[in-house]
Amino acid sequence: MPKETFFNLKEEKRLKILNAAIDQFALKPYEQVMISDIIKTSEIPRGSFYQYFTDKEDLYTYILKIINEEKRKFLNETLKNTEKINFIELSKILFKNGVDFALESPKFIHIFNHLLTHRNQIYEKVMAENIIIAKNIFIELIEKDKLNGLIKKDIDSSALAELIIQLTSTIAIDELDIENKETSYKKMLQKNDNILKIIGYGIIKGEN
Amino acid sequence: MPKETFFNLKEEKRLKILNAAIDQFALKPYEQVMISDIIKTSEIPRGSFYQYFTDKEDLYTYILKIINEEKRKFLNETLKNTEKINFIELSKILFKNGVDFALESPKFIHIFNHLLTHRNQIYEKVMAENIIIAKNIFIELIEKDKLNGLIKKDIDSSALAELIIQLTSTIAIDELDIENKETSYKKMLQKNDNILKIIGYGIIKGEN
DNA sequence: TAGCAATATGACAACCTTGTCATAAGGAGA
DNA sequence: TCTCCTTATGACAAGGTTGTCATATTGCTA
Repeated sequence: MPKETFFNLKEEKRLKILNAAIDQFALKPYEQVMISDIIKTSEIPRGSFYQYFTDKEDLYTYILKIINEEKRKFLNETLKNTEKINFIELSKILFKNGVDFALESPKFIHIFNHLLTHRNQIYEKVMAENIIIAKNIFIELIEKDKLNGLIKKDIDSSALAELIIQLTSTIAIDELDIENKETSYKKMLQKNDNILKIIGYGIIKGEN
Repeated sequence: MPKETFFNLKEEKRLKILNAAIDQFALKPYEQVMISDIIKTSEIPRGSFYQYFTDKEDLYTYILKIINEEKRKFLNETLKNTEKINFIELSKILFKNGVDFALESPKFIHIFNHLLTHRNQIYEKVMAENIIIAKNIFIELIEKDKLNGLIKKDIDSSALAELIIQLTSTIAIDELDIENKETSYKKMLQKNDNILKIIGYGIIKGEN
């Protein structure tokens, strides 16, 4: 967590630093971001940086925390009136939610994407736990759907949960293209539909 | 490509250097491997390294090339007597082949894994092209299977191809555990089966 | 306005890695 | 043995980053 000094700063200055950092982390993976770049863009002297943060990791994990909160808020908004949701519906919603979030906060998605594609100790610390939690929630839903006759009983719940987690976290990213929001958005949703159809009904003809 | 000097070396020395490098690249992602580590382990002076290779990238891409060749050899062996293969069969074979290769050459798989999880310019150079080629081969097979009535016509060939590529390149790795080859092997194959079943027949009950 | 605490500042030491270069050593043929 | 070409060697310059620290500045309170 940043030091108190950072939170005592005037909002304008605080946001300037934060935005400079977000820009950098969206541009390059963690290891490649230099503190020097951040202090240059945010126009603070080197000494001040260490007055606000312990080190680069301190700042980075703080930003990840912000992103996580934003994402959760966003998801809660989407899930507001959907109680008793089943797994397949949830998957659809998660995919779409991911796409919407990506378009609303592209920088956050870039940061997240760098974390996924340049895994480091921080990835392990921050993500590993989240993924286990998500997996367990998914498995529970899958099991419930099996009991309700929605999902085939012989499907491996754990494998399915992992599959969806992997796909929801990567699919959107590949097609993300801020220059062409419209097209990009349609493409991503299309891709999601295609994949969910495969997982839902399989690809082999004439059997079930 | 390494310089001629490197290939003029006595095999013993050449392999010692190569193995030291493979060990390092299996241990850490590209950026974190230091030339200093490699020359220390292989007991050559710093100057010699630059007598053999232009730089770290030169050595690294050479090793990737070797891995690629080994993998291709391995796959060819597997595919020897399987002409007229269909997409679903091919997927199964690719999954299993990946698992077998992982167990036979774990260091290579670690290197490959680092490339996947710490993408850099080299990833783009080396992988991007390969993936496009693979995708096109897959799409062709899928289309053929559609004509032969094996795969549903309304499946998006491109999405399916990407899905399989993504899964074949990541699945095996997670479970790879050299300490417990037996268990690890079974687990990986089991996971492959589970995923292929999902993709083949879908998860939704009572529909097709 | 004096005094105190919080902030700001940037030069700098410490550290690390890369790639080079002048020089030494080896070895094959004349 | 002399010569030429190849290979070996490691000190070192150059370049870059991090975190610190002594000093200055600010702003609030009495």
